[in-house]
Amino acid sequence: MKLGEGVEAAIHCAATLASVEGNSTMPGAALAESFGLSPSYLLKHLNMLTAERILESVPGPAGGYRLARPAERITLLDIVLAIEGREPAFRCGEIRRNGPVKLDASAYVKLCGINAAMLKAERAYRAALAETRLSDIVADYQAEGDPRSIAASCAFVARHQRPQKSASTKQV
Amino acid sequence: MKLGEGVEAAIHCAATLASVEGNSTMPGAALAESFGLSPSYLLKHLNMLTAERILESVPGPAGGYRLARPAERITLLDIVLAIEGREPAFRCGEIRRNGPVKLDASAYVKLCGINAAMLKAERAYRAALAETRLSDIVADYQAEGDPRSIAASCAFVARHQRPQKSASTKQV
DNA sequence: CCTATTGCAGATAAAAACTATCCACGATAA
DNA sequence: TTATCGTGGATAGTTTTTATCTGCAATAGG
Ligand code: FES
Ligand code: FES
Repeated sequence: MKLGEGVEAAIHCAATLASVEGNSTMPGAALAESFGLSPSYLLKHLNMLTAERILESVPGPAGGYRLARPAERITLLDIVLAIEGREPAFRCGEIRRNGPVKLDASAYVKLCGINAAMLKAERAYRAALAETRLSDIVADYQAEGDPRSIAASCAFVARHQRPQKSASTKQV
Repeated sequence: MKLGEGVEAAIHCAATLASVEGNSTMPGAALAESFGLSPSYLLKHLNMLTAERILESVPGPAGGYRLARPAERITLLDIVLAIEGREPAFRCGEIRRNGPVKLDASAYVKLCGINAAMLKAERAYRAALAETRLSDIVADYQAEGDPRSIAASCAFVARHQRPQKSASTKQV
């Protein structure tokens, strides 16, 4: 059981984007630099977030990424599922049917108890992720993070965020 | 996030072994046949269970595997950790330190909030697995499984289990 | 219109993990 | 003594993950 390291990158990027003002954007290259990641590869992950309507992208110079909705309505589960896919970690191969004794398919209508138990555990996992919002992560960091780190983050965001002229003129 | 398919095999095998009587054993080849699995590869997984003291192995003819302790004291978490390893699924690479702004190590004494949230979710996952015992799986199967399937399983166990002469003469 | 910047899609490939097989060995029941 | 079984290591095929590169479309600014 392993999560790709793209998950860590995606959540950190989303948290960073939560700090940009209004409808401004931040280029993917800046996000990659912010965490010392490979720009080319990070774009793959940002793209998955865009495909799942967690981020929005703006092309052209002065373009980049921003959150598609307020950080209060983005959970860690949203991000993890966008990156890792929606399929459960435990995938039942129905090996109970593969034995030497061949039974009719009607003997397997009920879900295998092992499968059920594993899926139940996974529901607990997802529930825990679903109750943590991106805004909680950011608020916690602002409240308890190291002051030097916070200052550096704010400076980085201020330096790389780019205001958009068109669009909805979201309130700050 | 994905679990190896060995987990499904390992739990099914453990559940089968929970049905052998007393201190009898069942050969790995029989377990592999019981689920249509590759014998060579299944042995690798059974070995991991043995290494974690979940199974016991008996060499020689009439040898095989049996549970190392009663099914009431084996949880799904025990088996999953034995197969997948004890490390958490989310492994923080401390990418927060890799940005262009270099800060002293003292700025990172506090656990990253993202890491904390992911680990909390994983604790929920493990807790759910820990509260399901192997005996629960077996009892549920005996109570609600398809009668034909149960009969086939019992016949298979009866045909392949092998009584041991020495050892503790556990009560049935 | 022209150019520079940015996101996007696809091909490609290196690296790691997972799956699977085989064989030589030691243990042991019969 | 022999046949059966688990153990450990070596090996290899397959899949997944990670990473890079290229060409293309969109667009702000001049
Ligand atoms: S057959 Fe897949 S978990 Fe039982
Ligand atoms: S640095 Fe690893 S989760 Fe934040």
